[in-house]
Amino acid sequence: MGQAAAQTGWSARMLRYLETNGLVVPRRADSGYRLYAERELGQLRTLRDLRERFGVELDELAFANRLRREPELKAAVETWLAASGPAADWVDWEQRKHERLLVA
Amino acid sequence: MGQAAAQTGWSARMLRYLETNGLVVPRRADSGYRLYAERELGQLRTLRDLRERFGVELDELAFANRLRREPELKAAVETWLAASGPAADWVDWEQRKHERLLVA
DNA sequence: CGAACCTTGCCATGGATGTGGTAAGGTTCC
DNA sequence: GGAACCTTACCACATCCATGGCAAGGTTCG
Repeated sequence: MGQAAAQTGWSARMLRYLETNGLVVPRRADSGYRLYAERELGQLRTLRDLRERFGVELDELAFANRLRREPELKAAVETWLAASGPAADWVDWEQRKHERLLVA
Repeated sequence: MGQAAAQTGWSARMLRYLETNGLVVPRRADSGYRLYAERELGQLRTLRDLRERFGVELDELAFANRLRREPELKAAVETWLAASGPAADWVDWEQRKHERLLVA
């Protein structure tokens, strides 16, 4: 039941959203009701953590996944990171993101 | 001059945008004009490539950077990826992204 | 001087994301 | 049967990103 799932800190609405994006996909009862087992509950908590503590967005997770399975991409990104400066500038980007989150 | 830089496929507008985000930061002449050296031109081409071939967005690059310098984050993400299913669902996400790009 | 660049703003847009709401309708269980 | 759940399918919204455009003003150079 989504109600027990909502006890992980997500709204029922969000659970459906996460499912449509393939992030946390629960089994279904014959009636169509979603059944969240421990596995999914764990995923939900992990995901919540990732967002709260690091401000990770869904597309960023998808990207992390790509990095693992697309060596070409990974290489290109590494090249880029190596070539770009002292990375001090990146802090700005991250800081702004964190500020946004702190407001919320 | 931005004109030579625009020959890397970016509009002058975008060059300023990239600069404000710390992605490609050219030196400045005394007059304030931007001076793109080979270094920056290379970065611009690499960046262009990343976007064309892989649809990488700027925030995703920032994220890749974070992964390298925040071990905690990296660990959390790894945990997540390991715990989430066969990753077949992620394909959807990526496919949609690719579709978007192909249209453009 | 004047043309052709450049500079920094600021406003505007299209599309995506993350959320919430609501409506119309099944399921569970007392 | 009726309350309290659940389901899908929309509509809506604020925010952000990536771009473009325009205005007002410096710089370079013939």
